[in-house]
Amino acid sequence: MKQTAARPSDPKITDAPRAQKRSRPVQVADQIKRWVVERDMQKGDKLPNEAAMIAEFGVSKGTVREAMRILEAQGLIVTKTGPGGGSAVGEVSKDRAMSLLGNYFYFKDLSLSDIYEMRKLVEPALAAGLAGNLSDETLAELREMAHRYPEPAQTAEEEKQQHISSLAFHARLADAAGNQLMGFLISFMARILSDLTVHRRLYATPNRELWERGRRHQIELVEALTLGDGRRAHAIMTSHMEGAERLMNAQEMRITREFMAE
Amino acid sequence: MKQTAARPSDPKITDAPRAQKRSRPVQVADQIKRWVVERDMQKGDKLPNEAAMIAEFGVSKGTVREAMRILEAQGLIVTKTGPGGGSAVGEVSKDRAMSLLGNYFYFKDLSLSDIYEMRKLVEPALAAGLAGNLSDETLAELREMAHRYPEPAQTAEEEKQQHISSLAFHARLADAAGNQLMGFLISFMARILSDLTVHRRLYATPNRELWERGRRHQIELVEALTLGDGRRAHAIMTSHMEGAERLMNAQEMRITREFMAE
DNA sequence: GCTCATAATTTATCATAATAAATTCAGGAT
DNA sequence: ATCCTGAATTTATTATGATAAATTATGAGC
Repeated sequence: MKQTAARPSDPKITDAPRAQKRSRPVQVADQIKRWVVERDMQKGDKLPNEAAMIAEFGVSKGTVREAMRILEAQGLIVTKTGPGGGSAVGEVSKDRAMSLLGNYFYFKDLSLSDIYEMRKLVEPALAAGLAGNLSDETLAELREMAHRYPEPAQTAEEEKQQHISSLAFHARLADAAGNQLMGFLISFMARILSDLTVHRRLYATPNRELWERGRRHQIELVEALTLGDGRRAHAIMTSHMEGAERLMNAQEMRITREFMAE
Repeated sequence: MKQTAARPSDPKITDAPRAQKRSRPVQVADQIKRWVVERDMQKGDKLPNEAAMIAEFGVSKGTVREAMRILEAQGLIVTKTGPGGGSAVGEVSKDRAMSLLGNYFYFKDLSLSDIYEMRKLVEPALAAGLAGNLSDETLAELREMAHRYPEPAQTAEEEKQQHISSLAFHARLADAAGNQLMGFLISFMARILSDLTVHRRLYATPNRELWERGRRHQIELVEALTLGDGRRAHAIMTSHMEGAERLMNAQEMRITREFMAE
């Protein structure tokens, strides 16, 4: 039965009362989405090839291609050439999702304090929830990350590396979260902060004390996580976030206005 | 000077070391994005028309169209026909952003408890931050929303309407947030919960007491917000979230596995 | 000055053909 | 038998041109 297909003649009637002027590629893309949902298709499952879709939907090649690009841009399909190729369902990757969400905030100029308000709320909760629930491998990994860079940075470039490394620590923690929503949010914030450009004030010396405290926090945090001390993990993370925020403010950092590279 | 343009001959060299096998439409789309950033283009600003882009990038019409579809799918441009038409930069709408992010979680089957863990953390913080900072209009609007539906629902359909209405209350609150990131997150969660299908257990009677408490919470919350009592707003919202979670669990709700209709 | 038909402009869709990329598979060398 | 090479095949990719649809601008008529 299908869905009476998208007859080129009157697509409005076929397509519910809503949406009068959606382009055909969009209609085709939507229909494919519905198709995927109805059949409960999973990550690798293959869609009909180009020729089959042209026949199925009764549209031209160009229209089908545009539809595929739409789905591809959203990260929902991947396409390959060659025998056995064609389009297949693909999970939206975290990177892709972050990039697409980043496009939204591009126009919203998010402030650092917005991000830190959020981090101070969520990161401690994550840490508390993770205490006692991490595998030995993960803990070892975190311990290694925390111990990297035993000395404060000498150059701006070095400082940026340390900054990114520190954020990678948080992203790693986020990946271990049972709560996918929380994990994504934290990774996203880490990503935004990683894209920052360091703008140290000329007269400001690198704040060695703040840096040292931050490093110590990470080490103590891993300890608390290992021991399963949720309350302590929460407290350390709270303190850590406050320190990180001060460090950023001291260096007058600004959020880079750019689209995230997928 | 432009960027030496994407010469059809060797796009790899022009396009940095990374990315060897990105399709031409994707390359064109990326270049347009860069263009927008470099020129700091704003919401209504117009892009060159199809013909100009064909000339500019030295690619075919089909390639340009596919590139436009990619950008359109991401919500970055809007396109119109006719004189004065063409493509223009367009802010990514909140709905679009939610829909795109929803695609990511489609494959992740988020649980209700994940969402409520997050809500319990963030919604009270939002409420506290909003206390005393809302305009009279917004407060009036919220008050109206809180007073709608003075009686418990009789039918499942009615109940669903009340559920959605209640979530709209939270979304409205989120819109008023100074923190865009927090506002988006809360709207997003409300959206997911709105898409739920009500699955009441057959033997379960609608829990009148829980419903009544929820309604009272909203009214008291608006009061606290009006008076600027942040601590009280925080407390009420915490309690409200706990109640809402219990209500959902009591009705055995499940998250609908579908793509959000943007 | 207003209305309405018409023209001009721009994207949207379609159709067709040629090109490029990836995979499979047959055949030959070792 | 196994490994390599290269042709055949499948599939997407790019290109071109023609026609349709939508929108705005123009101007004639009143």
